[in-house]
Amino acid sequence: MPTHTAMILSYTEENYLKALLKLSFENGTEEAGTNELAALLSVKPATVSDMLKKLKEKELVEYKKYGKITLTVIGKKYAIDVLRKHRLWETFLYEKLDFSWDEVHEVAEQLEHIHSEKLVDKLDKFLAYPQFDPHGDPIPNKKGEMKVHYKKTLADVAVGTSCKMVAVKDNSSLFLQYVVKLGLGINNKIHIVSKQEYDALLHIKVNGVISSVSQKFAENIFVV
Amino acid sequence: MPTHTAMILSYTEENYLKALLKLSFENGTEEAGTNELAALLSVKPATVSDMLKKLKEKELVEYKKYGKITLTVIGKKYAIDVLRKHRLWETFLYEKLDFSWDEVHEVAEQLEHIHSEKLVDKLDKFLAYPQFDPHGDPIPNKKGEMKVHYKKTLADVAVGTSCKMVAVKDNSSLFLQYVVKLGLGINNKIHIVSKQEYDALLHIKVNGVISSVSQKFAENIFVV
DNA sequence: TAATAAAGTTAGGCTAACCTAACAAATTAA
DNA sequence: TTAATTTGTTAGGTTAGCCTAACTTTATTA
Repeated sequence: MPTHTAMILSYTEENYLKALLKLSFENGTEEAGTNELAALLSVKPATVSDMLKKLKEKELVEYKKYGKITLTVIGKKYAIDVLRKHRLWETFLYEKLDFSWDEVHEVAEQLEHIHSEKLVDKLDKFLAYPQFDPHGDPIPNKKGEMKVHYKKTLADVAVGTSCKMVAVKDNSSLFLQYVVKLGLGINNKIHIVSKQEYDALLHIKVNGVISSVSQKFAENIFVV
Repeated sequence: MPTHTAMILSYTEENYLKALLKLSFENGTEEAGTNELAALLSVKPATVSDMLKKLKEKELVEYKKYGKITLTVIGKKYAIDVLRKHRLWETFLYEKLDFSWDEVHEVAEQLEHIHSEKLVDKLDKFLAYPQFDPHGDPIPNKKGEMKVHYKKTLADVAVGTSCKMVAVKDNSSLFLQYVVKLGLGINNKIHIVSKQEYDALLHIKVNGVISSVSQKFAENIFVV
């Protein structure tokens, strides 16, 4: 059935693959479940079951009934391509069109589905082959290769030491606006002043200013 | 039913409105018929009948059974907005990404459906508020205003006189590549050397080179 | 003006992507 | 190790946008 000589996937199919890729990053393992996929895509599990049959037909995912879902090599290729487009567009919006950090994601969600290899290549060139998007996430190159994902978050840093913010995990507008409000940004140095035993509330110092942030917040800031 | 405080139209609905606007330009009148609309959209007349009911519900078009179709003021506003986006994206692709003249249309057909007012505004600014796209067609401004459409084509020019090419009517790749091959482009001077009585074949001189073009071709070159 | 042709509509069907409700399998806890 | 909970599937239904086939209205032309 699948010709493999470049099928054109629907908007929806691309989103399923992208979501699976995201889950495989987050879970560490290459696997994902129906429910978490449904939650991420804001659809019902039954809908996911339907779609998985189709994606399996097309040899984009692999799974057996009641088992875990994994992307096939082909499926992953398509997913990475969408991710590449998403991050290139984010970079374009941020660097060329003067969008703010927290505005780019939503629009890139639409732009990532434009089908034109030439467009992606030319955009990549226009942006001078960027390796990271405005959120600090790596941009896959044409071959699908990219720098490794960060794992250490602000919540993992020891009290009294410092670290450098390199990316964010949560791309929601709400979160990003909060980040900005705290005076934080990519490559900023963060010093952990103290940590509350009870609820892991952190006191951090950024550019000389001390703020308090919750554990939840800290888990969404990648650092080195 | 229609809230009028900015409904979000589907990809398909936008294409119907855009097609109606195009037909109203081409026909001179503000009217269009079911069949020509179907032909332009590559769907069957029955499909158009269905969709027209929906667009009428939403107060985007006006028509009565077996009557002519016209855009409402609101419908036209949406159509012009799509046209604006289409031509801005074409300009972007041509000027910033180095696409060739005949490649921009197809990709812009996709990009024109991205929903983000901010994106359009920023793109417009980035391109320095262009008034014409790479094909010589006027780009509506934010208010929907644009320079008048050209009406005179190369086929209307008298033998022995000259004219200046200002735009093309056909945006197909095939046509545009042919235009390029003839050494023609926007703002080029064309001299009509002679015209065959029998089939209206034209002999034209462009940059000192004489070529023969059919009537069909001549009708797709706008001139002043 | 009556016959034919063209244009447009309706009815009934299809597919993709969603849904709810009912069920089955797998996991966790008692 | 059985019971309860979570997770996943199936069955049947909806809507948007398309189709074909049959029909009706309007326009053309003999």
